[in-house]
Amino acid sequence: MKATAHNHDHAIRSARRSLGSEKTVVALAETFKVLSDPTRLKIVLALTREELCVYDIAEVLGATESAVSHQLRLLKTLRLVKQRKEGKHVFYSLDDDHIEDLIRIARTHITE
Amino acid sequence: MKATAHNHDHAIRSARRSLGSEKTVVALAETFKVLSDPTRLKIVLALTREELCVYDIAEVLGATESAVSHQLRLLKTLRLVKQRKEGKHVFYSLDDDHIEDLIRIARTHITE
DNA sequence: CATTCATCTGAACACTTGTTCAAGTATTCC
DNA sequence: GGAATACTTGAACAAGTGTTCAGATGAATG
Repeated sequence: MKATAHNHDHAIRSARRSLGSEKTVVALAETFKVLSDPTRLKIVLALTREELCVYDIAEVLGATESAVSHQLRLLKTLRLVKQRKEGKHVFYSLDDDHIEDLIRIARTHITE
Repeated sequence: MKATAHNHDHAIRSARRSLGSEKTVVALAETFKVLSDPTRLKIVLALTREELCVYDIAEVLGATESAVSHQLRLLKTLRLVKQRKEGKHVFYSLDDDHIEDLIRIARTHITE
């Protein structure tokens, strides 16, 4: 006789339903991943008030323009930021309002 | 005479205020990072309905119990999950309601 | 008390990632 | 056109990450 009557089959079937498609999970993970690097996260935070050019972002972060440009490309690919050219400058701004919500909720998590 | 009257100094000062402390940024990045791995994200998704033991989680994900155990430790360290021992089994469950909100919002981002 | 079950752990490995450096494009100014 | 500015790109490198494997732990069972 078992002390604990734990039904593996039921639990497993139930959990499997919560998972959703592999494709969705990977896309979700990618979204979190793009915000998981301090440099990229700082870029997003810096852009919450107003659009900035690459030089400004690099200055704010204390990073090279090259490093910032590499990360901006990634952020653009995942639709977190969009760009606007004006003469020699390229201005970047946030492309999706949901991102700020994500950061706000994550903040409440870390402060418990 | 400049064609574009872009004030670097003002933009930089403004953006710097949005950044917050280095400590907070790193903690935020860590929170996103823990959800950025498909295996860990699946574990969290699997636990949204009910608590599960390590064997069940491994079965649902199609991963080894060892791999799952390693990731559970990380999830526990960052307070995403908590554990409850019952005989030989260790049952894991979500430790923070905010995580589900985080996933929900990220979902709206990827579906645009 | 030896065995089995459920989970954990550490080391090793292949793989990924972010930065740097140097060179490239594109635009403006003289 | 030539020089300067603003940004981008690709290759290379060091550092970090997730999995596997083998072995260890702890609790229940006979």
